[in-house]
Amino acid sequence: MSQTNKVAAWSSELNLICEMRSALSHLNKTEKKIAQNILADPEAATQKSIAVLAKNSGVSEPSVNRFCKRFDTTGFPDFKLKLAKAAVSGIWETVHPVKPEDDTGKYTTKIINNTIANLMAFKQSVSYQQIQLAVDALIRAKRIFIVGLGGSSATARDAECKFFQSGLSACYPVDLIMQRMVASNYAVGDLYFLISQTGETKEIIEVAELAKLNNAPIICLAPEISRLSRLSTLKLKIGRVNSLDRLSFSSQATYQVMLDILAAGISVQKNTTARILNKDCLKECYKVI
Amino acid sequence: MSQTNKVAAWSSELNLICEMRSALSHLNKTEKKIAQNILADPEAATQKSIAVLAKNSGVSEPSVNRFCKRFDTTGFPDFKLKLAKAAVSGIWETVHPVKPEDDTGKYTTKIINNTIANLMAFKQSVSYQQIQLAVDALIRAKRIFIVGLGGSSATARDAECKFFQSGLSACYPVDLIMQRMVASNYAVGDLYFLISQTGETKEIIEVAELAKLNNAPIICLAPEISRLSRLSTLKLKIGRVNSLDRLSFSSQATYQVMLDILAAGISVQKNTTARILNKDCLKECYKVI
DNA sequence: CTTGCTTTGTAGTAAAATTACAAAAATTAT
DNA sequence: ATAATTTTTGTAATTTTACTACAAAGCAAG
Repeated sequence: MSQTNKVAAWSSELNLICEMRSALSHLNKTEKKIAQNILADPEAATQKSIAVLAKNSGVSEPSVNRFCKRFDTTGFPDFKLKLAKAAVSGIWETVHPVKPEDDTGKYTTKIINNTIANLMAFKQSVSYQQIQLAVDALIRAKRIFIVGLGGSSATARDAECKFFQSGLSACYPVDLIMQRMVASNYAVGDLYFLISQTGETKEIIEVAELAKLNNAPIICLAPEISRLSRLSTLKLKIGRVNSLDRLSFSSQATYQVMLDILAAGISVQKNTTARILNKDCLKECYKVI
Repeated sequence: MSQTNKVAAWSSELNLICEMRSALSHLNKTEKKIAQNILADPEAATQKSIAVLAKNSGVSEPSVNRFCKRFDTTGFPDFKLKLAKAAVSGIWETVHPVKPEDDTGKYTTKIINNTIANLMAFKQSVSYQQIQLAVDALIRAKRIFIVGLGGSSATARDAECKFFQSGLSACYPVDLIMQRMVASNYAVGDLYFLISQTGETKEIIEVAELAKLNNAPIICLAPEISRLSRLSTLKLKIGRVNSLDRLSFSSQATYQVMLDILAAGISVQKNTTARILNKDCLKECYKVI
């Protein structure tokens, strides 16, 4: 019983096939037999009865039934239903990285699927509270300075456009000297929005440190565990499905979606009743977590 | 019996929900009751037993069973399975506009879902051949000039980074005068890569026209039906689910994924046997379609 | 109005899934 | 090492669910 509850904790809103795969290592002998049998051909499994599936897996029917219930389903039919849903999207294939021998169709679908999978993981891991706080802070800021280097420079530019379109005063200084200037000349009401895929690039850390000297509020779009993240006031973390090589997919699309969300939040909030922020909210917003 | 066969002809590999909807007018009284009951909430229908569904629809159980079989299914459970699949893809078809009264959680999930929907549509509509041709052209080009304005400037910058990382000579001239200069000083081996969300912006059309004067190859990333598209040698069209307001989602993420795909294609192709392009392929690549 | 055809429902049947319980395996304590 | 306890797995019975055969009702044509 205790085990059952513990196992149930794996389940979530994520794709059932992904769940099964990630749970695979935690499963015992009987459960593993069932899981492998299903994963070998999920589509086919949806057509089988519990008796057939049990026989194929070399276990008893109730074992299959118990297996299903551990994955947050009411029973075998419900499990099959969720399995069918998961199988239809074809997203579980994402684990396969792009290989040199892939043809155009292969790598194209792989990259799209990887990106979708990443977005789904993002949907799961995203913190509404953080977004809310970021939106509040962005709206409240008199000036927003955005910095992103290398691959993130495009994202930074994108942020500038989107924030600007939402009616905010956003600026993305292009060169490094300007970035440093901006960071060291903090004035009350300024907000720094720093973007990095690694969160470890020397130059952006420098910018963050300069801003920090003035106790300036910093929002970062970076991996949760990184130096940049540690230096920031508010962290917009982005979960990743799997660490794949750069070829197989880029996390930038997810970053961009985060910017879309912030832009939407800003517009929504500005158009509705002008939210009056109380001190506690602001303190929460600007405090180093 | 004859009726049964005739009705069976409606069925196809298409979405079951679409089938039901289009069949609605051809259905008789009892069938219509069932169909309407299911269509009212397909997702919910997948959770019901045949008894519940029959009762809710005000018909008998065998009627429901017969109804299912008319839609090319082996019976009720199979029908539910296919319905569940259809309902999943249904999520992708229906885009959810962001509304002013949405709270953080609502607009966040909506935007992510919309973006996923767009990517799914993209996956279906994407032409591998076009990608192949684009990759070939990009690899072959001596210099690649990328132009994007406004919201697409970030995408242009992204393209510059990605192509460069793949070992190509890519350049994104930032200001308009530079862009015009670049476009009018075409040399053999140059390639123009133009990005626009609308495909109608005056300034980018101008760039395209300047390039066209020199018979320069132009790849565009723009809506299929647009002036820019018409001026281009090779069109990388991106399908959209639905035209939504700017707030609800941006198509930029999809554009970025397209760039990821091209970058992957370039890397894959360069690392494997150096593909020797024959004249026909090039002609195909550069000819105005 | 009646004959033949189609459609719908009732009742019984078959199949599938679930539960209760007992046997087996594994773990812990003595 | 072995007995006791816990956990896991399977057997058998029960319940639920779906399906089939057949009969009744509705409808159209003669």
